[in-house]
Amino acid sequence: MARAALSAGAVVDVALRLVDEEGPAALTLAAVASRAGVATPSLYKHVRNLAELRALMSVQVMDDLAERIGAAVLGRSADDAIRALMTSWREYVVEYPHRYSALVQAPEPMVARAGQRLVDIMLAALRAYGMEDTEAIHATRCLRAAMHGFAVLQAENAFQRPEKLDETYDLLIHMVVTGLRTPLRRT
Amino acid sequence: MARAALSAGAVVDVALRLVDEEGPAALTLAAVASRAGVATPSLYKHVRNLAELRALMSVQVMDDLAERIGAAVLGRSADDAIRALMTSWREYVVEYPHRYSALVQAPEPMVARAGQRLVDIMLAALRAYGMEDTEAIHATRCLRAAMHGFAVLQAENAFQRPEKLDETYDLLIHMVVTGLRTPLRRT
DNA sequence: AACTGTGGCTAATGACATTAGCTTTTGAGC
DNA sequence: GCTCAAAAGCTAATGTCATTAGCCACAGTT
Repeated sequence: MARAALSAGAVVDVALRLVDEEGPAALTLAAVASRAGVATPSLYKHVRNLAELRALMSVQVMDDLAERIGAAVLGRSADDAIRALMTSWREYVVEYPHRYSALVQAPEPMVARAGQRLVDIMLAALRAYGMEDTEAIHATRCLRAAMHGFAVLQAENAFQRPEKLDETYDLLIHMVVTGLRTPLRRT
Repeated sequence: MARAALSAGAVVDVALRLVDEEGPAALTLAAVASRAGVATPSLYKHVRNLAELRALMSVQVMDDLAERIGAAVLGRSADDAIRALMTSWREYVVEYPHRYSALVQAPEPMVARAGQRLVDIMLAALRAYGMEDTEAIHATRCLRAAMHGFAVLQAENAFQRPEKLDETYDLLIHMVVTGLRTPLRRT
C-alpha cells in the first residue's frame, strides 16, 4: 500500500464542503484539489472523473438525508410520521442549500440505490395509511415531488415574496396529509 | 444597418431546438453557432454571454408555459381551473422534457419577471377559493412546488417504477385540490 | 460614390477536464 | 533492516470551452 492520505470519501467530503461554502458553480476539480492540498490530476487516483464525483456527492447527501428522515420518522405513524418526515427534510435543505442544489438524479445505479433508500423510508411512513402497494407508490411519488419541488425552489431562492416560508411549508404538509386521508374514488 | 441574418430571438430558438434534441448538456456556444451556421464568437453580437443565453431561454420557456396554462385556465374556476392548470403544465414537460430541465431560476430580473407571469396565472386561478392575499401566496407556492417537483423528477427520469405517471399525477392533483378545499385552522 | 455602423470572421487567451508517463513513498514479506 | 511492487503523487501535454480583441465586408444612407 501507499500513503493513506486521501481517499474517495475524503475527496467527496472536501467537495461537499466546497459546495457548501461557495455554491454549486464553484465545484471544479481544480478547486477540490487545491482544498485537498494536492495537484488536480491526483484526484483521478480516487475518483474516475467529475461526473463520478458528482454522483458520489449525491449518494452521500442522500444517505445523510435518509439518516435524518429515518430518525425523524422512528416511532411515529401516519400523519405524525409524514409531518416529521417533511419537516426534517426541509431542515436539511435549509442547513445545506447549496449541497441540495448540487444533487443529481442520474440513472446511475449508485445514485438510484441511494434514492431508493429515501423512497423506502417514505414508503414505510405511508404504510400506516393502509395503502395497497401500487397506491403507496403513487403516494410516495407525490410526497417526493412536493418535498423536492419545495426544496429546489427554496434552495434556488425562487420564492421572493416576504411571506414566511415556514408557513407555506405548513400548508404543504397540510395538503399532503389531507390528500392522503381522503383517498381518490376507487375505480 | 447590416445583414439582418441572426437576432437574439433566433439564437434562443436555435439553442432551444438544440436542447430539445440533444439534452441540456449539449448546450454549448459552439454547438449553437454551428447550428446557426455561424462562427462561435459571432453569437456575442446577439447575446452577452452563455449565462444570458440561458436566461433568455428560460424566459422563452416560461412565456410559452404561461401562454399554455393561461389558455387552459380560461373560463374555468376553482377545482376545475386547478386541474386544467396542472394538466397543461405537465403536458408541456412531457412534450419538452429537456427544455424544462434547462430552466434556470436565477434571481435575474428578466427571469424573475417571466416567473412572475406564471405565478400571476396561478394566483388568478386560486382567487375562486376566496383566499386572502397572504393565503393565496402560500397556496400558490405549494401549487408551484408540487408541479415543479413532479416536473423536475419526471424530466430527469427519477421515477423508475412501472406504475403509470398519469395516475400518480392524478393523485397529486387530488392532493392539491383537497388541500385547498380544507383550509388550515386559522390561528 | 463615399460613409457608417452592424454582423461576421480569425486569432489569441485562460479555465477546465482528462490522459500519459515519471517519481516517490510505504507497507509486506523476507 | 532490505527489497520491491503498487499506490499515490507530480509535471507536462491535449483538447474543449467561453470569452475578448481587432479586423473585414456589406447594406443602406447621404
